[in-house]
Amino acid sequence: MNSKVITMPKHTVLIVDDEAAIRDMLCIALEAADFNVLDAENAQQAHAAIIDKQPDLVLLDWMMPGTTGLELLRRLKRDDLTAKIPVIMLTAKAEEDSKISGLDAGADDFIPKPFSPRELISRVKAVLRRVGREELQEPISIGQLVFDPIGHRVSIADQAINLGPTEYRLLQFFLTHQERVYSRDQILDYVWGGNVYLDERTVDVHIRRLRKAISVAGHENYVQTVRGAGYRFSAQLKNA
Amino acid sequence: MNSKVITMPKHTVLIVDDEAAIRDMLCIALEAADFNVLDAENAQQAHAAIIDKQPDLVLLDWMMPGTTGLELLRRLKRDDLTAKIPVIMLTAKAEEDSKISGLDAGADDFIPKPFSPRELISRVKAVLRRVGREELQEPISIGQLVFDPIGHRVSIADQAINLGPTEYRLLQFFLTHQERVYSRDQILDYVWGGNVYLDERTVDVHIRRLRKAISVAGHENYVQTVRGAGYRFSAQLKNA
DNA sequence: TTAGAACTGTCATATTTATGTCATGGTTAC
DNA sequence: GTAACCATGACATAAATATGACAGTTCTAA
Repeated sequence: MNSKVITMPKHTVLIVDDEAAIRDMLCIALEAADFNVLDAENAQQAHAAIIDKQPDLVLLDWMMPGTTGLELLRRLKRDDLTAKIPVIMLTAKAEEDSKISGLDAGADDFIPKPFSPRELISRVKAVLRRVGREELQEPISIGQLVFDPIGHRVSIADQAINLGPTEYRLLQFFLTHQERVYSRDQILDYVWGGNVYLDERTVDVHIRRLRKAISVAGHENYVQTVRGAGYRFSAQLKNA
Repeated sequence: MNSKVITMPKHTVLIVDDEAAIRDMLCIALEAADFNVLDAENAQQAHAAIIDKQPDLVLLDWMMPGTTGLELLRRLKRDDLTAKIPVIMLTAKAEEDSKISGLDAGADDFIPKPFSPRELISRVKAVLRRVGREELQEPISIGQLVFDPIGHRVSIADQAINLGPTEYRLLQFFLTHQERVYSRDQILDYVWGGNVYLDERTVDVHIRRLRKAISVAGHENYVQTVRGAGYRFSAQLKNA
């Protein structure tokens, strides 16, 4: 149905609005622009979906019954797990107030209703470009290992390394969080996404798979077991 | 079902709600997420449990017969001993009033009923992460010894030191409680945790293991035997 | 569509490491 | 000198982690 885009996986956008009509409209517009779309009609659903699915961007209505958009935004920005997900606020009135407090609380952009789908899409893309440029995509290397997020490939000493999707994410997580111990539980949260219900031992197995895959020229030694605490990725090789 | 993790103790959550059905529901959800769970059906019980068991987090129903949740919250926040325990308020109605006064009185989050267990768990985890981050431990150093809680590593003069989990905790305890004698009994309480029934001599053995591990450049001399009383960790090396 | 390959999560089992107790020997205080 | 106290090495057991295999799924390529 869709053409496959291997090098540029689709972005996932979560729409949060209490009005079904607006959700549908946004949904259609975004899907036409080749995004994956999720939606939620209140802050609870939204939060669950964010934790669970880790969308690349959230479109958040300012005014909602119950927990308002602003509160949800604050909550997202307080928590490490979700703080980096960009949020675009939608508001019915172009109040300076809300704009200021919204940007203040960490919104990445601010779109006053009414807006055209065209404008929306271009702002979404702009934000994604910006954050994409900022955090992503510099290749990371350690030892002879090179991790290239853009090409989605990993190599050691110029030899391509084959990793499963989970091992890839695990390695990415480790590379961006070095010199620090994480419990199996935390690793499940960060790498698998929020609310998976998995056996902690599963982490061991994937650690082993990762080690096996990168065990070229001793690179598996970067992935260190910390008995009783979890795992650590460290450039300082463990002592003899 | 799950293996016990001694060095990474499970978090304990206290549920305070007058409805048994809700307590049970929460209980099951939290236990499935690998928390220790306590419960109380009124403010008195809750307060006693908090003092007694020192839970890591309290889930507090807003509306309860007798002392309301808000009052209990205020009491907790007034008392130094309990002020730092995070509290999540549960409320049946998404009243702005209660939300405001709840956050105002020091609640860490606010969950309107009805909520999904999934949502609840993720919020509990988020709050625990947040407070955990705040009391983040800076590396501690003494002499040439560096104790890094984040990386869970110990080194002396840049040489990594290998410690077993118990020795690690013992050292951590000493570093945060220097210049003071502790009896074997106290050390068992603090390092092993409340209800272990172990021979006091066990402490001797672990003291020895710790000394052995850090006996580089004389660092074992920080761990001092106080005959008839216990042990002390002191930066002032004992005199000859 | 279907056969085959790749990926996941869970087990059972092996391996490694840590723990608590004991027996023995050394120290200290009186 | 001796009784209490502490240090130390050894050891059986327990606990945590590593590993290989497997079955259910999902993906891929005809």
